Amino acid sequence: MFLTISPDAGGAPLYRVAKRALLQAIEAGQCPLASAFGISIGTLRHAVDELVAEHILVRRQGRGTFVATHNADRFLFQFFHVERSDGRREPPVVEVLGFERTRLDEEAAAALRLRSGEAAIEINNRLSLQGRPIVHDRLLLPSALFKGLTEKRLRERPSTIYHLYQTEFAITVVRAEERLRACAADRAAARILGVAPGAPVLQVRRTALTFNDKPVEFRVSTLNSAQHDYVNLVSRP
Amino acid sequence: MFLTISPDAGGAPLYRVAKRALLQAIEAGQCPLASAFGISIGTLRHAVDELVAEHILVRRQGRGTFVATHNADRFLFQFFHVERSDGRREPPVVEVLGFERTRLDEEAAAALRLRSGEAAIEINNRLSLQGRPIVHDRLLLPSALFKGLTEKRLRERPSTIYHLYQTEFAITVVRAEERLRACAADRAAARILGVAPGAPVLQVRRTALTFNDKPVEFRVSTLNSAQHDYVNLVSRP
DNA sequence: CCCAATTTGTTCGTATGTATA
DNA sequence: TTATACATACGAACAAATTGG
Repeated sequence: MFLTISPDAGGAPLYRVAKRALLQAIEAGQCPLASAFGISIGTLRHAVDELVAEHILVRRQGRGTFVATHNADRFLFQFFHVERSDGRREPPVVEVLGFERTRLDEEAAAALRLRSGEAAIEINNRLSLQGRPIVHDRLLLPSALFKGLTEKRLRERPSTIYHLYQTEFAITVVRAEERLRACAADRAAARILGVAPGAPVLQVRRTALTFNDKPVEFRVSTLNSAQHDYVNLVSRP
Repeated sequence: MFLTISPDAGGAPLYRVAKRALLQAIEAGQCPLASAFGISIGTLRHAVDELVAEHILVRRQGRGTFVATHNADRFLFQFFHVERSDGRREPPVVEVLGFERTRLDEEAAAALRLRSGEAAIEINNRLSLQGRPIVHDRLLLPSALFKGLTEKRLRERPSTIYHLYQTEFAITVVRAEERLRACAADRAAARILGVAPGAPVLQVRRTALTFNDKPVEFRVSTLNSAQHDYVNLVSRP
């Protein structure tokens, strides 16, 4: 793939123009980043540096620069924030409880910047740690972005859900906004998590974003925080 | 202040050695970063780049590079994660409820990497948003690090608490670990926040760290999340 | 096993523009 | 207006890791 960078586009510095071009190339499809543009290597490095800092690209010495893949490691360190209260981390065991076609409610539509009532896919998962159910996830995906997603493909995915988005639907989740609150477990959550109805549980509303801050997934996670915490490392290097 | 950087120290790249030297210079006391070390400008820039990315330094074009100060803005965007559910942010109004000398309990001692029973200062604050009490903070500070801190100095501080640490005790908070869980409001929290005892509230345990990951403060925040959320922007650029 | 090609990692340098005091 | 310091853009050279022959 070959691109040329115009020296200036709207007052933005050249390395940012290069960054945007890279993002568009990445969006269009995975491509090794060998091709030098019409700019200096140092300037290109600056652009790539920023994308690496944002975990969108990864560099491997001697191999090349690649679009970061959503493997289990990345999921764990970047997007999965549940940890045992004693500080140990482990990957969750995910169990698909439900897969159905539905329509967006008001809240999900607002988060996804779509109209209420649009076609969507609802997925319900249960996540277990140390063999015990800890999290209930309710995901809402715009049908328009996930054409051809079936329960079978979801169940048979070899890795994380975000890896499925990336490989099967060319959607790379690069950022998320999570909003947390405490509430009382309703009957459904109590049943799924095995807690008493009314017990305090942590609710996490996540809007997952791809390039250009486009929302692609809204999920509500309900967490039994009796033995586990939601962990946020503020300003980690 | 003049420092020289040895070309190699334990296999670390030069710009990381420079970064450590900068951190030590910063720890020792605020110093404008005009003096070039014995290294290339580009390498020094690389070191400073990383510290800027970690919000430890700030660069202002035409003025210089400075240690980031804990003003209200920085507090709001970096360390205060409570937001109205409609997405609006505002600085909290802080009210000192209590200031007393105490001893570290097991949990605080573990977080601060000190021995249980060590002398400490306990501060209780109430934070209000839109004139209504939303958060109760219980802070534990090792007395050894905050010699000379009095209730009067705390009450009369002109800015944030972290600004007080920084200016009066030469302690700059650069990172934090926050662990969240949902629990039922106890009698004290219910009274302070004006909620029913047993109502679900969000508990945030924060360990604040200075350079070299040294813990300097442990706090438990109890948040009434009926109208407010704890917000985490995952991988913001 | 060794060698060459490729790619990133690190270090060094120059030049010009821009914002601030 | 001048001096300072950061922002941007360019380029060269070598080291280190990986891959393929």
